Amino acid sequence: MSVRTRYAPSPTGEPHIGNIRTALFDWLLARHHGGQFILRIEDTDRQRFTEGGVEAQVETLRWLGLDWDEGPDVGGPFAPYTESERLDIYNEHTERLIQTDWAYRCYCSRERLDEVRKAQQARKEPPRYDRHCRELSAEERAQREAEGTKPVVRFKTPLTGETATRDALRGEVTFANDTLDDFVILKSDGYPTYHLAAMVDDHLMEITHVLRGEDWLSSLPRHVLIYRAFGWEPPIFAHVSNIVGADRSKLSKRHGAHAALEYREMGYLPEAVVNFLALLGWSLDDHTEIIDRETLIKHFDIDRLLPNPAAFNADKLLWMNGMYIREMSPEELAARARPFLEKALGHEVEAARLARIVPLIQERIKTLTEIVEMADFFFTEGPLEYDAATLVGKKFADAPARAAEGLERVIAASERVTEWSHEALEAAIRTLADEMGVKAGDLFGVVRVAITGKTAAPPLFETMEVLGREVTLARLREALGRLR
RNA sequence: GCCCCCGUCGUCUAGCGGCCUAGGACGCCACCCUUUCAAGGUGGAGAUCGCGGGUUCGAAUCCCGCCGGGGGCACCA
Repeated sequence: MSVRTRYAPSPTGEPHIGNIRTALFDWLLARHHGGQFILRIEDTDRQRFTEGGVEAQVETLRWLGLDWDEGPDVGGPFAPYTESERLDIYNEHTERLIQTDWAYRCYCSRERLDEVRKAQQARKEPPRYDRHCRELSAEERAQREAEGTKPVVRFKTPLTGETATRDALRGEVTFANDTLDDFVILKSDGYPTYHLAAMVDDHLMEITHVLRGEDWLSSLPRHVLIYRAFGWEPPIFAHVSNIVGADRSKLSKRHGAHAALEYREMGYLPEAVVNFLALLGWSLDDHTEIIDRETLIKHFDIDRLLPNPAAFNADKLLWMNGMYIREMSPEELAARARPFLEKALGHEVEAARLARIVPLIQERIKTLTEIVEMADFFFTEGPLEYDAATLVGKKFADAPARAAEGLERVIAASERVTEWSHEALEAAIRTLADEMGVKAGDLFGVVRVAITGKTAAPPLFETMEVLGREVTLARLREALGRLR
């Protein structure tokens, strides 16, 4: 039998990095076994539905290259894949549970429910439904119906015994049934709750492995009970831990837990994000860190998944992104970084020029956006922004006249260079430093600020070469003017 | 309050009874390379394996208890 997994988000906002890691594991498991990965939209909460929520999910999966075989957009043998379009299916299944005495209609008002809960909490009892409507007589039920009360349907949880089942990461887990209450499976608005909808869909869609967030673990017995009530064989459940913040609590906005797509905006590469996320709770062996998609697929399996929560290590992600940037061909880096540069500059950049710049900055950036601060001076017109003190630098702080002299002679030497190449420029300026009796590096520092406006920049002579004779000389003269 | 899960360097992890005086990675520090910044190379600091009991010739690895952390307890998913 083919392995079938699913990612079933509810469209309540942008998926954050933790949700996506779970989706990644589901995807990897399916791909590893040559099975199917299904996208299902769980939009059964009309209150929390947000505009664009589905698109955000789809966009994120696409960016990361997590492709699905069946879903709302591509269809499939078990369509529809959007729960709000499957209401008749849930109704039918709810009816079945009522017929078999596994469920009942409950007419309790929210007010009554609140009171019951409050009273229980005051008595320091666990808050749960008191099963008031569990054994309603036919007359009572008829009366409530006549009053026009819209009922919910609750699952009839066994009063005694325990429900034991297996979690692929944690082994046997057991829950006493009397700690469970009669949970709602169909809301009064006719929509199902997650408990019913997800189980019915997982079964109907022939899902074999459910990898989901750890927060579902305490609901596991309910889900197993539902499967048993229908007489179905449950899938393999694996509850993946949550990603936690630096304070070890569930990752949330206050940790700067970003929506997955924000990483795209920050200049992270999808392959780096995938690699990084895969290593949060899973490992290939005791030493491999950089793992490409194919290798991930080849080796991924749930037996190496860890049950304990992992903290998000932003430093490591940044390092990893840098690794991927350096391993890329310069052509590809140019293509990928280009939009970031053009957005910041506000105009298009010439491909040929960018192609000459990229090799100079490739090992100096860790995110795509960093190309902007690293290379913007290649594109600025007119005078650069820096102050005279930076230009003079520490080396010439007490002898600014020497710096000026150096600049003057660099200008003269550059004018004399016949072939505008970094080799010729370096030879000329090194000789000059010798003649002046100053350290080459000290002189280079002044030139660097003059032509880039920065103290940290790409290699000096390659930079001059790319900048060209005209711009280089103009900037050197401009700098000299500021010194005088 | 009740239920469930988790517990190896700051962080991600390897480890599945002897190979562990606990390995790798990020970060940190030092040195080398070097025109700056990076990248790269080398080395270093950093974990009494949460604590306490067992079992065993031998435990990070198995068992029990405790402590700590987290999650859940909705007509939300």
